[in-house]
Amino acid sequence: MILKIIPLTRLPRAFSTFDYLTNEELETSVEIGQLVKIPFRNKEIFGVIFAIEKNTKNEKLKNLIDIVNKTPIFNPKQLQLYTQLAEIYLVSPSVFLKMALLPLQKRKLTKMLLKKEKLNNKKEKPTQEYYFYTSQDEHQKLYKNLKNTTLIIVPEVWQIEETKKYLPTNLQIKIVTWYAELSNKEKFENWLQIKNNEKNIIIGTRNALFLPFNNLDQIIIDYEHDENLKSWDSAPKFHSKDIVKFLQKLYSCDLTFASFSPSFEKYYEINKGNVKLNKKLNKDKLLFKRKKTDEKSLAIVVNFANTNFVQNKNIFSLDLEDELKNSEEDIFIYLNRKGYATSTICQNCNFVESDPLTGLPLIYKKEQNILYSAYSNFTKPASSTCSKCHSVLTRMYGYGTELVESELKKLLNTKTTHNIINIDKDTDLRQLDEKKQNIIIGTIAAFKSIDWKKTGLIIFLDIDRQLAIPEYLAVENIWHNIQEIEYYRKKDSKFYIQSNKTEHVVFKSLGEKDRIYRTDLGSRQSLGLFPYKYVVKYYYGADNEGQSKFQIEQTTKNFGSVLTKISKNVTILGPYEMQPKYFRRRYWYSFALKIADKNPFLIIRQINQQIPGNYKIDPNPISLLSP
DNA sequence: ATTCATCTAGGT
DNA sequence: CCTAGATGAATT
Repeated sequence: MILKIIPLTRLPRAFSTFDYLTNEELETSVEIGQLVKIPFRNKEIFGVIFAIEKNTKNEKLKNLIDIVNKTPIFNPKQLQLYTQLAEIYLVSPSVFLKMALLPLQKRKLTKMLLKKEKLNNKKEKPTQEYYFYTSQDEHQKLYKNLKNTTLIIVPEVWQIEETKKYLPTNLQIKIVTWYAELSNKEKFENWLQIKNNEKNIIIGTRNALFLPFNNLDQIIIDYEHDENLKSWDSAPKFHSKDIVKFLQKLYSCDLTFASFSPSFEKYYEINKGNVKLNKKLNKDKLLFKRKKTDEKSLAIVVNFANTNFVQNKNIFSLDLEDELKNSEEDIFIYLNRKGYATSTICQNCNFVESDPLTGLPLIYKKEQNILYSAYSNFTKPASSTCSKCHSVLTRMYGYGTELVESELKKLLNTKTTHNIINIDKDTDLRQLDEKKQNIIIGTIAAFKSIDWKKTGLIIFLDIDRQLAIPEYLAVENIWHNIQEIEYYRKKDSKFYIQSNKTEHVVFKSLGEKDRIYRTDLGSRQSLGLFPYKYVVKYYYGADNEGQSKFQIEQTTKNFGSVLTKISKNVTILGPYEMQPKYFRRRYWYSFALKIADKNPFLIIRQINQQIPGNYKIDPNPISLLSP
């Protein structure tokens, strides 16, 4: 008999299972899903039995060393899911297995008693619900009645502790957590508790999705709008909201998506009736009530035209300077350093050239001195003067938290009672000073260290630069950023947004939230983007730019005919060069597929078989342009 | 991916 | 002649 085994070591995508033989002694107790010890490249490593075949033709194979634990760690369906996902995300199945079994302490595991899984009595149709909350009290109610075994996924580690606090006291003892920063010892302990159903409320970040659960009754994805639910920085580049669909099939569990600011995608799903909302929609299918009886006053949009524009150095408008000087409570100045140096912006009026078709900012190409669109064929010659006010155009630049800090010190030099805290993501958090007035300058990473009860003034500083990001998700992200501040800030606080584009939909929508959802979804529909079509980004990088470009053009050309065979519902976007083009010593090019099919993953698996081995994939990407 | 062996430039 | 670093092949 031949054992097909997945080794527990990170392998390149071409490798899935390896064949082994077994001696008579072990032959009787071998089972699919068991953890075993195998010889692999002069070493003894661990592996998982994926399949057992009865023919014994091949004699050149090595022998299995031992079975680590007789109780299978995975059931066949779970293993099947991992290999399916491996085909979709273009990685070896071993990568997913490693995620599921990260901290195994082998010696202990040999003696450990593992509980056998209970067979899931198939439930009636599992449900998909949306839980929309507008206050912390409402948020807490989400966690009042949890199903027996529940997996709760949050975007960032710090939200795990927050979520714990929301759970009622009788459930506290059932909680177990899972995130990358746990020590190996803790991981092993927690893993065992999950595997043996000792704790059945699992709160974790996105990697917790791949744990080998015996059964699941419910999955909650909280802060569902947040981009950190996507594994955007490392392969496999999965989105939690995609993975959860596979898990629902596997465990037939209920899905709950929750947020105070629903993603545009889920708004669409709710209106379509695919996801059931916990509240009643308004008459005309609107999610948000238009009454202006909110206790909080609306955010104030400050027009930052060239009223006090001096040498491109002034950061705050005169109005805001006054507010800053007069404020006595804590202040939060929010800016986002993420930016692209590739668009152009008018130094004087902040005008950004954009694609007439998509409305998205154009990208500046130095070599040809043109502006072009990443999403259509539109190009125009780059001019050195602004077509709106005829002043000098410059490349997009941004100020970081440092400049804001020095400007603030100049502005408030009379006061010595300030405690200015500059938080960027790498510096660890300095403590707020109880006695002084705290001024926090920071990106979204600063959110967790703000004391909202004491914060009386909030300034969203560089929204114009964010609006100039040429990604179709940029507007949605900005919107959620604003809503995040709105959600947390206290009633009598003041919230200013400084912008030169005060006519932008984002600002019009502050008092009628449905507007931005409808306009943005409208443009996505006409462009054929998510959620109307499922987008998959394929990309490729080589150390030679010409070769890289040639390669992507060839592949894209070939794909025309490949796609007609597979499905009529797939269209190609691109090829295009990525932003940044040169990254990690390679030149990156990309094309994207837009799939109009109810089950895009089936199509992706077929398409992936035609993709050259050195391509990377990013299904449901949060950025079309960056590698 | 990672390991392990072979090749190569540069120093002694 | 030796060695650090580069290159390449193979993994059951």
